[in-house]
Amino acid sequence: MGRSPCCSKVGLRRGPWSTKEDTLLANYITQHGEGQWRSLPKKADLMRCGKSCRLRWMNYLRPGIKRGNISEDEEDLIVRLHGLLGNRWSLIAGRLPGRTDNEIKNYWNTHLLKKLNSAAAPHKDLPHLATKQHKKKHKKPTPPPPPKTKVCVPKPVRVSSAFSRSSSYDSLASNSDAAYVPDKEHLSFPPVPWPPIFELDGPDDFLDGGFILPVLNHSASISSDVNMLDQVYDEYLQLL
DNA sequence: AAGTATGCCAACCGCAGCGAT
DNA sequence: TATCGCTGCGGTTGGCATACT
Repeated sequence: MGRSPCCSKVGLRRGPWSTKEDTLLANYITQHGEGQWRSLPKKADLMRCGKSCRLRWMNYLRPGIKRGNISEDEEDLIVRLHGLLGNRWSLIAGRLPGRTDNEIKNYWNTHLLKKLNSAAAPHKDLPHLATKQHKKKHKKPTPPPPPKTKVCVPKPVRVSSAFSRSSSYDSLASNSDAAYVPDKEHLSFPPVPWPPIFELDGPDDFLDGGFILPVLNHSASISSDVNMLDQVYDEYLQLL
């Protein structure tokens, strides 16, 4: 709905940013603040689309951005959060100060998938996490594809809450005497009582997106998703 | 040394959500 | 209620760098 024409507009620059463009963008945002991405390029005298400006700012120019050298702690956190959240890179990035969703996504795809693959390699029964490689560039005469393997990685989802943005965890929890059941027409999953009751039989139950997503779907906002994940994860650790 | 394969990451694409009208 | 416009997000691609043969 209402998709912007973006970079397809004739005359707009694409591709790598020059130092001059970076400076123009950074200066403009420093003076006027973030937002208004649509009109920003014109005001900042940039021949870029707003989307491109926003991306460049968010992933590269923004103050406090850490680049490279992802520590073991950060890596561990990424793996854990990915187990909980799936491919919700912005949420994961939110837990790693100075890291961007793009960087974490790239790091996951280039480093961690490989690591996890090799860790799983001795177990031939385990599903192989397929790294998407440059399909087009590295075309070889490929044999017929093997039967598809089911991969137990949480499905990337956009979480749309059944609650309005103005709903809060507290307000919902205060109604917990009577199990809260949202409008069933909006649900793509079986309704569960509010607050959710966690029944964990083992790691698979916790790490599989099938368990955690219904929980996420019941929260009122991303921040409460994350707060709840802290609680869930603590409970999970106690079970081990 | 040359050609090819792979790694890596910045940037783009297109969809979905949401507020405004 | 329907539509528009903006923004944010995740998936994907392009292209340079490096490793390998």
